[in-house]
Amino acid sequence: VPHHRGPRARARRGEGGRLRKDILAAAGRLLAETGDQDAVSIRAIADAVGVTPPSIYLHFTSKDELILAVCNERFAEFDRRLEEAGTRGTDLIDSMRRRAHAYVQFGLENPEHYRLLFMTRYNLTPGADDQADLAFAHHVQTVTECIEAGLFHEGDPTLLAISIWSAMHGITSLLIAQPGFPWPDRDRVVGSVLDLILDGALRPRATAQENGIR
Amino acid sequence: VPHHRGPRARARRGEGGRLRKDILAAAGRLLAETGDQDAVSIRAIADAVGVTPPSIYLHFTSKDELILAVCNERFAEFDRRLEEAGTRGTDLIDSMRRRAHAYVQFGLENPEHYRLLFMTRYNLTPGADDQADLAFAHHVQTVTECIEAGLFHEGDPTLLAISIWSAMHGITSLLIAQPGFPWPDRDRVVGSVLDLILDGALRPRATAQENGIR
DNA sequence: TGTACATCAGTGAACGCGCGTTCACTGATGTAC
DNA sequence: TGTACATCAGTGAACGCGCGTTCACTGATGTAC
Repeated sequence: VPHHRGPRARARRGEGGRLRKDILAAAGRLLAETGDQDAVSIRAIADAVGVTPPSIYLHFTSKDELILAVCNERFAEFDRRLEEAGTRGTDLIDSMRRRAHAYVQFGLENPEHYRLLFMTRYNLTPGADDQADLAFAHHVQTVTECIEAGLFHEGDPTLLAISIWSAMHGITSLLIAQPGFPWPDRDRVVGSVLDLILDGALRPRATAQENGIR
Repeated sequence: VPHHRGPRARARRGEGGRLRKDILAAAGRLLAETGDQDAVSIRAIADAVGVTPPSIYLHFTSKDELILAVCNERFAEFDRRLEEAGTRGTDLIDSMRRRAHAYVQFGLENPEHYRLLFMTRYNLTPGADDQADLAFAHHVQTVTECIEAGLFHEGDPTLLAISIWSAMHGITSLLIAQPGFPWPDRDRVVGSVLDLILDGALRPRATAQENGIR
């Protein structure tokens, strides 16, 4: 991994915190490029920032703490994207759909970040990541609104939120983890999963559909 | 990692293949205990079998080949379990449900094997794992039967199979990867996902359900 | 304005470790005559 | 039955590597007087 900026200029007195931000950015970028946390070393991060490895320890007490900080940052970005997609919806169901598509899109655009956030057990301690909790709370909120508006079946909003999450996570993570699988067109696959799950969640239409079992 | 059998008795002439089986078994066991492939070393496997590291190379050309062989074995077991569960079903839908439950159960009982098979990109080359392909073919077959019997909506069986797979994989992998999440009761969660996805897949009942949108 | 000193961001070298893999070898097992 | 020899399962020591982390240090920046 080459130096990207050459040896770095020393920070002025009191500006030590600037390096912290640069370390986070470099760690995030390297994670995106080269896979999981084990594949990204303290040394590579230091090198990318243009600093020696021990300098990292002036800002983070351990590699684990650094990785957790990166996750927090990425979860904030993840949440921001979904919220933004949701506000563009024309009604509740449309918002739900847009959030779901934004979810999958985030995963496919940032597969290694997605892998880190959702496919490894980096956060072994509950509540270690505030941003993750916030993102889930927003999802439950969206589902709750759909139920309260009578669009989704009655039922435990948390359970329904988890079920929708499962389906979206399922297709996203399979597309990421099984690149060798003979996938049909990605958009069709994602659309199919979303339709299936929403068909299950939506209340039956007022207009009765008559379909006998053959 | 302690020797489990002490130094091993040398195989007789022509019985060299016995060690191969023992290596596979030990590798499978260690993977189940301690996580992903990177966490299990050639040295640990050799030690568990009671042999020195170079001996491994008498039977596998590299660590990757060894891991792939373990995956193949585990996929065969996975498929066997689902097929077995399916045959116990009283009708097509019941078989589908039983297969789905067996799927989740396999994952939760063998989280590290599941992680290896479905959550890492060990199999970068398409068609590298015959057993995996077979298991998927069986799944598509089950879905196809449900469609042909008029129980599921018409549609591309492969797409529907992938969608159902996504939901089952979603909940299984989230339960494995996010142990710190405040999950409700596992059976309720799994049941909820399965109900949702099957509600989406099943044809509407002949008896029309009248439900206005509030 | 000048100088002694405290601060602190960052360095350089080293620590001990475990890894996958290679290579020349050993020594028990079986075979040919 | 005895002996020289081929076979081959497995060994012991070493290779070069990259890792996270520690520790005594340097030297530019700012401050007190």
